[in-house]
Amino acid sequence: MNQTAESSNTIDEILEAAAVVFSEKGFDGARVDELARAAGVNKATLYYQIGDKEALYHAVLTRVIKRTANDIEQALETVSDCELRIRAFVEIFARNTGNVRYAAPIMLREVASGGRNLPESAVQEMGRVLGALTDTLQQGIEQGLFRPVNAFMVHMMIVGSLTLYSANEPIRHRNAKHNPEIHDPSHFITTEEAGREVGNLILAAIKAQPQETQS
Amino acid sequence: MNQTAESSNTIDEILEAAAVVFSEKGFDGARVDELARAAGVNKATLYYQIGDKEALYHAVLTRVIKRTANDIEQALETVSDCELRIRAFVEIFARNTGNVRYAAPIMLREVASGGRNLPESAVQEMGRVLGALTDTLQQGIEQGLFRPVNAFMVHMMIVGSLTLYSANEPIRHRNAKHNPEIHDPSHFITTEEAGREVGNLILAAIKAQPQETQS
Amino acid sequence: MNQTAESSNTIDEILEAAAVVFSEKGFDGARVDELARAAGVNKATLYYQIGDKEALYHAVLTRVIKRTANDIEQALETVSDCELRIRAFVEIFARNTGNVRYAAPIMLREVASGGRNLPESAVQEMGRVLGALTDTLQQGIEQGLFRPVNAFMVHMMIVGSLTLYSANEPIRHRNAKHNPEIHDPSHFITTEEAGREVGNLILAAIKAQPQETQS
Amino acid sequence: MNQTAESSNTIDEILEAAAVVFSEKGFDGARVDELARAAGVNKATLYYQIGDKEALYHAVLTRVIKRTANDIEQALETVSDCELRIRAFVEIFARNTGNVRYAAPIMLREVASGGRNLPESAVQEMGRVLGALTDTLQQGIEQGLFRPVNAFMVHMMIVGSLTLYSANEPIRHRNAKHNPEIHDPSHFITTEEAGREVGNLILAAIKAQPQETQS
DNA sequence: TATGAATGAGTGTTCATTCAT
DNA sequence: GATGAATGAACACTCATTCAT
Repeated sequence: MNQTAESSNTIDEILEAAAVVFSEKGFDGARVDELARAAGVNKATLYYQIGDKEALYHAVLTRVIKRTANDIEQALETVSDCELRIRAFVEIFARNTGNVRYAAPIMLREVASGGRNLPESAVQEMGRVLGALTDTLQQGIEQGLFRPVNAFMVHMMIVGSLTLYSANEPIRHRNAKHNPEIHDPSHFITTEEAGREVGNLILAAIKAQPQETQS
Repeated sequence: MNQTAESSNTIDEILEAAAVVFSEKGFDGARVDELARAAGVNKATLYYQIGDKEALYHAVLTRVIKRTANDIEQALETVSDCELRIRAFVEIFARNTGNVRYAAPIMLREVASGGRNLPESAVQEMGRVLGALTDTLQQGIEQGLFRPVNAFMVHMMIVGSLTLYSANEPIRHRNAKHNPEIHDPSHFITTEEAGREVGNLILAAIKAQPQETQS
Repeated sequence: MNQTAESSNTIDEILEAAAVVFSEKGFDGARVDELARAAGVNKATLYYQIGDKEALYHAVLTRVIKRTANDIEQALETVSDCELRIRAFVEIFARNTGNVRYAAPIMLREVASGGRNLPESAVQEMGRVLGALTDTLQQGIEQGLFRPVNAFMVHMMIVGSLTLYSANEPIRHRNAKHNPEIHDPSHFITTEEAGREVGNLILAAIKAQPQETQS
Repeated sequence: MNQTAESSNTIDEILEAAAVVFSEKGFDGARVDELARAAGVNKATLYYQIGDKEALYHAVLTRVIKRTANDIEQALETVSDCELRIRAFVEIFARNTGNVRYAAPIMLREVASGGRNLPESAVQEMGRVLGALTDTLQQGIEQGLFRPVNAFMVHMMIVGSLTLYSANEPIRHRNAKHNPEIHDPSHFITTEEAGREVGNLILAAIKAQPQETQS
């Protein structure tokens, strides 16, 4: 009966498993055998259901990006205050990046490769995310709440710091293991906590100084 | 006679060429044939001179990181003012990332892979970079110049934003070509200019508000 | 009700479609998917109805050979004059080869493969065809109408020339397209017309010279 | 020293071995592993020296055709009498087909496939063979030695009969083994002897009747 | 009877590495 | 020291066949 639900579930499981493998090994490092094994299906089934390695990667990539874009857009829908919108943006992005373990590595590799495998649709999706932030910043500037800042650079700071922090995790832990004497707890907050830090820093950076009126 | 100089020169040329290829294709995507061709040497010569693919990659990676660490340490040597030190840090990092085209993609991929190929020596090198920033921030905080901030997160914001911005370039240009109607010049500043923006934003974020007359 | 008629019809359609595919691609070049698609049935249905690829090929091959053998035997039944029998033989063979497009390629490939897939029954069938010609020639020789010739070689000449000519068609047309300046209309007669030419040549070759008695 | 001679020898050995395998199995039936094993080289070496399966097949095909064309042209160079030229043509073709075991199956399969893999150069080569015969026939007709015949059909008869006879061999032997009671020695002459038979038959078919005292 | 889905066993091709010179 | 040639071990992908429904 629920053939559709069932099979889209199968495909979804394949994509979920593939996302993990691709995030760990990258496109070229991932083996199709491994992708199939991780998904618990026969290699030929993978080809039958989705197509070749590239098609699988495209599907994974699009899915990751679309999910983040959707979450952010949805979260911002009900918030109108500019500062809260910024906080919401950073919070959702951080939560997504923290929870969906594979998102950050996949995105970093994709950027590193010059977006070689980035389908146009995915770029559009990313544009939605950027647009949400840019619009909010613009609005805040017009309302005199924010200083005039380069919105794109603010975007880079939020996305770059949180993606890097999240993907960094294995290196940080390895480092802590090798150099336990210099263990710094601030290196081991969750990505969500990191999001709050970043949110605070970004707002401190962009908020107009109220004291300007103090004479 | 100057055999040594000559061959170290050759080795340097090989590493430089290999860095470009690795940055474009990643470790798994790069082909040894291609690496040899790019370096203008026979494949077997490459093995004779440097060793296998992994050894070549390690050499490239260490070289990239060491160069950045050296440049930053050197630049900070003569600066003592905390704010100027922050500016110098960001500026040097941005200049390096902007000029050495292959640095950002290589670092992003390395982080994405969980530092799988990061030799301990390289991690130490990165620690030096982080240490330089952390110390400066700590000092500024103690001097009442900076608010108490999470130094590691500030580091992530600087490094993340600039690395991402630099590596982003091909995607930004592709996007501009496909959607010329929404061309935004702020997406196309140089990495050095981006560094200044980031420097300003970071300082705005961390500087203590002098007028807050804490009584 | 007419289940049998219907399914034998279906099987016949499958065999007809498969013959075309096999003639174009050969046994190893044909894909079961393609054979099923060409027949308009599901792949699993094909297995259910006929069996595996080899069984399908056997069925196709036997059918092709049997048809030719039947046609020739039937045509010769009512002809007793030796010369006319030779003409009938060539004519029927040419007509069959010309009309049943897939016959020639299938036979050529089968011969080329050393008859690897030729079932004994099919060989017997071919023996009937050869026998019909051989008997006629023998009879003609005994009647002083034909010179004593190697019957098998005459058979090769008839079958070889017409099969080759028919299967040749795509090459001839391609050649004509690439070298239109040397277009020779004698390369583009129908296989039936070719049969008449071959019939004339063969008879000229084997007929006893009546003038031997002149002197 | 004789690097060239040596390596062209290696390639030649590969081509010779591949010709045998392709003639037995056809393009699709031949396995690259098998081709390499037959040539006594590693599979990767085969790719290094020649290229992929298709390139190998092209090389084999061109070589086979060129050899026959060369032999025939060379043999006809010194013969001017029309009848002798016809005999020479048939004899050389038969000898080639008989000695070079793989030639006939390869050609039959190629024709069967519609010349799908026949490079233009090979078609030209075949044109030379056909041209040699056609010119001789035309000349003989003009000299009143031959009846006006369809030269292309004569060509088909010669080439078709001998190719078929040669490729037929396994089937004939198998048949003889299964039906020893009807063993006919005329089925087991050499291809060269078959060539003489065909030569006689063809000449008998095309020679003008001298006694027809055309007044 | 019919079929979408699944799969074990290949299949052509590539690759990092080594060797002979 | 340098290089054309060689190769074992993968690798992405396909195919004939079967299975569950």
